[in-house]
Amino acid sequence: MYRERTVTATPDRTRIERYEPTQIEPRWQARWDEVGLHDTDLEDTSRPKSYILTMYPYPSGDLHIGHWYIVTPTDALARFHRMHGENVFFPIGFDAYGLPAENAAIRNNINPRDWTMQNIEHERKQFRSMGAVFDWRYEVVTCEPEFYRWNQWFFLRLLENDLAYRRMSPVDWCPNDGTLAREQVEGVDRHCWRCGAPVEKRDLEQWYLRTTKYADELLNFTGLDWPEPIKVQQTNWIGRSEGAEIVFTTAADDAHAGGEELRVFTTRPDTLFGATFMVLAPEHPLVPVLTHPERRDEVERYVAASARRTEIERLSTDRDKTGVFTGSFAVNPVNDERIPIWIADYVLGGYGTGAIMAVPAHDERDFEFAHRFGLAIRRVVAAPGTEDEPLERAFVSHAAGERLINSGEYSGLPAYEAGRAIVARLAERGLAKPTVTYRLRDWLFSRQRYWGTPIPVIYCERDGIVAVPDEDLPVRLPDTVDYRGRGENPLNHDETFLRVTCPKCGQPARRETDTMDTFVDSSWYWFRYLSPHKDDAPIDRALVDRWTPVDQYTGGAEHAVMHLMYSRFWTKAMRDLGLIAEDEPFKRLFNQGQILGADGERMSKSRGNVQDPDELVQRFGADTVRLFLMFMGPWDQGGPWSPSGIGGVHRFLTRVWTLAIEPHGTEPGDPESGNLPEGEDDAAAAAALRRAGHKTLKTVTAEYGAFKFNTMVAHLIELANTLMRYRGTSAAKLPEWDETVRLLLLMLAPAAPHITEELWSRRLAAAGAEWSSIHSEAWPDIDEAAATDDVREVPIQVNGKVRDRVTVPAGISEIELEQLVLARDKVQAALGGKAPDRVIHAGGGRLVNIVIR
RNA sequence: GCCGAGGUGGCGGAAUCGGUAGACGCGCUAGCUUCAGGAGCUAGUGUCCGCAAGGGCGUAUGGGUUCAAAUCCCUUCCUCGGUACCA
Repeated sequence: MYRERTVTATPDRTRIERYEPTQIEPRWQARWDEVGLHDTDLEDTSRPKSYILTMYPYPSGDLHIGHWYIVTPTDALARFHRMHGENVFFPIGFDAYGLPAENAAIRNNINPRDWTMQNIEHERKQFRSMGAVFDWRYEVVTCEPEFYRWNQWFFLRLLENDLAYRRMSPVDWCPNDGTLAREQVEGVDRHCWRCGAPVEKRDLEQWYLRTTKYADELLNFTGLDWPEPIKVQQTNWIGRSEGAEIVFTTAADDAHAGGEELRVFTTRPDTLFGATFMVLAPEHPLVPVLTHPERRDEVERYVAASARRTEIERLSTDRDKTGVFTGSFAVNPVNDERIPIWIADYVLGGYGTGAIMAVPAHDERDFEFAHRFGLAIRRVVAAPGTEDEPLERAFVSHAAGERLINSGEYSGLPAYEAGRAIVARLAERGLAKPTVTYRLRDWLFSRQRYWGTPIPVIYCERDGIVAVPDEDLPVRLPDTVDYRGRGENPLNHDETFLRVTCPKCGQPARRETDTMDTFVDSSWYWFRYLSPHKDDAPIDRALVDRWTPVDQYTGGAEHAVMHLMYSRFWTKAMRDLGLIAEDEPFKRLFNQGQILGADGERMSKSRGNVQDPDELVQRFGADTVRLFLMFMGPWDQGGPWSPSGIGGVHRFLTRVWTLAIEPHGTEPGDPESGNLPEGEDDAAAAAALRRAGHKTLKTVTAEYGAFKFNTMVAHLIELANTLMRYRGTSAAKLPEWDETVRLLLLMLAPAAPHITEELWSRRLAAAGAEWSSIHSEAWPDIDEAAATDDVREVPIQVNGKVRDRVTVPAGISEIELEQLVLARDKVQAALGGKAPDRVIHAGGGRLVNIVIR
């Protein structure tokens, strides 16, 4: 069908058909759709499966170049796997719930759903222009009832299994965005991750998911090929620490009877004799009880102030510790000593027991506090001989060789051993137990927002919290909403939504108006891709068993502790619900870098630093844009956007075009064009072409596998340049030329799918063969023999400096090489008449270094 | 402060199981070519001295190990990301 367009061999460049990507690309995209080239048959078990996943986008309106940067190399990878005979599934969808839709809706008085769906439609078109192998039949859109009903279904299962619960708790509250997860509060000044407003505290009844139940399991990354920094971040986030809980008792005084238990968590039970005071978090429940009447005013003032401690000045209070004495005392269980009880905001209510024993001699924070308020400091751990040295700061070490002092019967014991002994002894009296504590908190799951999945519960005056029965799912989010001004959840005013009858007693009841955190959607969406329209279950067990876990996941590192941890939690919970067999969602993870605006800031419409890919596609074609994004630099690095250099990549594709279309043309601008290189005949040229082709194939194959797309493109450019050198010469008529061009097209196909398909179709047509897609071709086999050089250049160093180079046959022996090297004039000159002291043959003959004194 | 990543030409970057520093591309310079296009081709391009041949110096900084260091070890400085008193 293209034969008549093929221009016959002629040295006249003017007749060469130009490379016109804007004509070629849409035509092939339509053709691929027509023949179903990108359809994945999930039931096909004749080939090994490969599930390749990239983080689905939030439909904010426009895909910017950053989206292309994420998707393009992943698409190339999917195609690379496909060419290796794997049954590749590479789906896409939209993370459609979220605040920007709601904010846009409030501002422009339109429905969040309309806003979202319009954006999705636009972004679908943009994705299609990229030529990615997405199978759109498996698209998932999370704001559709067919998806979110299963969020509700999962929630009910979690509720039944005590993995979801409701609790009154102080939550981080943003005046614009409502409740925030702990992870959504950023920075020292505690601002909202989305709008940047200062975050306050509020007490609300909230839904939680019990992520902490899986804390230990989440620390285990066995079998996961994930970047080390992500594993480190998750490990730190979970923050497991081993220690002991120790029970102190409050002492009686003139104002109260005492005898309350005061539990503390410590990782240093060996320092128990050094506890000279206690500190409670301001929100600790015993604070009102323990506050002595004479100190009530001061304590209440402090508690109130720390509840407000979200203001900017907290930055400065970070430096200087604050606190107040309650007037009460506690008794140290190990020595019955009476020590004062203070409250201070450096002790956190939400961690451990919300109370600590303060050991200023061996804890920096306690030391600082004791110093500030003139409290006692007693050293109880020291290396032998240093017992009497004054402490200028806390001595936190407890290395081997250091022993307890001032610790009664335990004095003299090694610190670690003593700690265990103390806990064991107290445990006999029920006053201590070994304990593990985590920084990880349960997942605050509810949001006081409209645009999310409704939480499927009902509040009944008689029956309390009642789950919506499965058969009543989905609880639909009403389409028409009335915002009445600003951010407050409009569901609170929607009578038709609110009013229900209790499923248990049939009496009037009220619906939950909180919706789910939108991270719920991304916690299991890759399961749903396999059966997006299944209406009797969230997943298709057989397909899930066959296709998951995901073989390769790609996405940004900013999701290290949110999405990537919730997904692991969800997978484990699903396993425990008996829904799936596996433990982990993503076998292999790669974090690509982030493309910033030219100003080095995050790309955003409001900053006006967004690069629109459509514009570039219009000018250079999708293939050029794809290739340029891969060529820019290492994929995990990202960086500020700059289009300078895109012309070079476009030039490369134009050369590929010229090579394939017009192999016998010559360059009028180059007097050497059309002649073989000096001293080469056809046989030598043929060998050189094969060598270049197969060497490149070997390198490029490895580079695809290692995500080194930038050097992969560089090597393809190099090969094209080599071919260019032989264009118009007698070598271009040889079968080796043809084979090398073929290799170039096949290697380039995953990265630049349109131009390669076009040129491939012309080759087939020229050969009188029927069309079949280049993307259905097998990845070529490497001819190792052809890829090997028969000569090599050896640099010769004298005392580590390169003084000469010599070209030798590949199989030369060290003795021969050494003789040859020493006979060189330049080498003799560099030796200056001295005899070599040593001659080093390095790297299997890659280099010779002659050492003289 | 702590955790993580990183510092290489005018620019993006290559080379890191120690072994030719600067692949490939951009930009720049010169030449060629011309259905003057946002074209194409060839050559040059780390830096200093030199007409050249050739040589000196060079991978943030200072030291060390080695025949040999961008690469390994130690010091200091800087940039980016994460985190914020977690007992």
